[in-house]
Amino acid sequence: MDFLRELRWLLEQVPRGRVTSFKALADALGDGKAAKAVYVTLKESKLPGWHRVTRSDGGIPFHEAAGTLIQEGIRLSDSRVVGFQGIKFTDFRSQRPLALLRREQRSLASRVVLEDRLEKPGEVGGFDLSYQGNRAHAAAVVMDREGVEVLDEVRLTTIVSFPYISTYLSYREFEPISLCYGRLRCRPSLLLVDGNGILHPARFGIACLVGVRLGRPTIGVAKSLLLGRVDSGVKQGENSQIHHRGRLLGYAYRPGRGKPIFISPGHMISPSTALELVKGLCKERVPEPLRLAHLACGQMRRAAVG
DNA sequence: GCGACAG
DNA sequence: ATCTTGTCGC
Repeated sequence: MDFLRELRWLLEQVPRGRVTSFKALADALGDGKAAKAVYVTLKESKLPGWHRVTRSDGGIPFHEAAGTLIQEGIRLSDSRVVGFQGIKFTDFRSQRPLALLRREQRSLASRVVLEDRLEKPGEVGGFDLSYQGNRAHAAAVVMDREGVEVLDEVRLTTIVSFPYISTYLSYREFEPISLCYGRLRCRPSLLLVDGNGILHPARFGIACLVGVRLGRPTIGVAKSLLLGRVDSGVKQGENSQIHHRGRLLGYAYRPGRGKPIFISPGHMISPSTALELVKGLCKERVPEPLRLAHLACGQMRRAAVG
């Protein structure tokens, strides 16, 4: 989905003399959770009609918009639209593209294999990204199964067009990850991705997409909990199950004294095997291939700045 | 029924 | 994820 194009299309529908809100635009895109992404996008690229977008209470988010709004006959009082409810436009024509993406996730989720299809004990690849606006610095680090020796590494920079929206992360980060994977000299037999696998409302987080699209065993490792409930008080070095709607979706694992990480299968691996493999790779809080990929991304970004 | 929500 | 200084601790 082309996020900018969809947003441009919706903004064209707001008539002169009317306004709409970030939330209303997000709803029209198919998911109200995208309201912040709409805000960030409009803040960075002022599409035609950007000045007609307000907060949910009619507040003006961009001070520069006030003059144009008044010219269009909209009355403002204390940086808020007077009679907001009356002139608020919500009657959008839209295919609701985010709802389509959610449907796609639910459909692809049926292809996820939750049994161990791990080939020979081979290499493990970690993938991570860091950003400068819509510039994504991506890195892949391949190590041995114990996370001791680096066997291969790839770094690249690309432009991403899809914003960060919780539960749609894969539509932002899959392409850079896929590009990294394609440039590796030796293909790892197991992939680690920053984010969730089946620990996702559609049971299809980014680790699942990476696994299914690349046809490789994949595990998702997240640093904060997206959904589900964890038994409170996980002791260090130990783990506890994460259930959601009666299903075991992953584990919370506390490598040290700090916060836990959240492990879930992406593809071709069982929850328990995913947990054990990640445990074996955790020298620090995050498994080594992911930690080194994270460091590589940070270096790239700093090098691009200075 | 409503809110929360990976990077 | 990013914006950011010094500071506490192993």
